[in-house]
Amino acid sequence: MIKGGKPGRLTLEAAKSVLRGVGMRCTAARIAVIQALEAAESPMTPGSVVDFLCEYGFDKSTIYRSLTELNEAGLVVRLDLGDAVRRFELLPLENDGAPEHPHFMCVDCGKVVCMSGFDVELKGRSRKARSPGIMSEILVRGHCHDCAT
Amino acid sequence: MIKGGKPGRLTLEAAKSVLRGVGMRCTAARIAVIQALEAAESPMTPGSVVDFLCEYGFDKSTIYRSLTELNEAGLVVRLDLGDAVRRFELLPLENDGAPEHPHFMCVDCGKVVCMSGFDVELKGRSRKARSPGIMSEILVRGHCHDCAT
DNA sequence: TCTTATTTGCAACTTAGTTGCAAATGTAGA
DNA sequence: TCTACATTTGCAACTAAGTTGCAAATAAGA
Ligand SMILES: [Mn+2]
Ligand SMILES: [Mn+2]
Ligand SMILES: [Zn+2]
Ligand SMILES: [Zn+2]
Repeated sequence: MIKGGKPGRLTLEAAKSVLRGVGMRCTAARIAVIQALEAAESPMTPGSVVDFLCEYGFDKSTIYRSLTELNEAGLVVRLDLGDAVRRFELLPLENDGAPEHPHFMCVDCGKVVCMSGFDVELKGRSRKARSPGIMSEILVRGHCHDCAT
Repeated sequence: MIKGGKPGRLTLEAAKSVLRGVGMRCTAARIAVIQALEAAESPMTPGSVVDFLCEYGFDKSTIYRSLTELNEAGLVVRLDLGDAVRRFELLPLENDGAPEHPHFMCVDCGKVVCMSGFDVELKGRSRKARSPGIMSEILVRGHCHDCAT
């Protein structure tokens, strides 16, 4: 069990059952990664997960591998928020309710905010404007309230 | 002058006058970078510019520096399209008309499309949903028509 | 042409992320 | 509970993108 960050509502047993649910072995590293992501306020960069968990003796390569595997298993989304750094976010576990949502990233301070309350609509300016594909993820960049002059 | 890519409507003299217009010296490297970006169908990664121009004897560090300088001078936008790779796009030169536009990136093939014809609207689901800041750039990710099953 | 500040090429460096492999460990079955 | 085996881990070495310091080259103005 690991300290720091948000209270951390995810018990050890809950983490284990989530892993078993997708047919993955319950290892200390994976549990630690899940708990770290869960305790975080916003999506974490691999670097921040590594920095955090290396303190506890986990190896960098193990953490990268865990993040990738958890992502492949569908437990974690990998966000590409556009500062040339990936971020990982734990998906809602029990309740499938929380919908996909856009993310906002401040170009000044780098803060990432989940825009859970928003839908995005693309409107063609002309009649014949045709969407280039099926959209699945939206990122909004800009200046957060703190950084706006 | 450099071959390959799109026809390339930007003459040598035009490139030079653009550089002078922002008070930058006209060097072979900068002209080559501008022409490469101009000839490209869609925003280029630094890597692709480097690969392309190194063939002509330019040094990697020079190209990175040129891209950064052209960006700082406001001639080139640096897009963070979310595959942990930056991309550079030449801004419309004479006519200031072409508006900022969203970009679409296919998560399968990596293709980037400029969604010049689109506006994006964020709609709060609830009354009290408040935007986290002032949005300035939009990225849509998804599956392009070619890659959609 | 001359002068000087700017820019370039080079090579060395940094840093994030990846990989191969032997040792450690989780899990299913006896 | 113990065993056997496939999976996972730590380590160290590696890769690749991007950066940096510096002496040589060069653009631009006088
Ligand atoms: Mn989110
Ligand atoms: Mn564009
Ligand atoms: Zn901010
Ligand atoms: Zn595609």
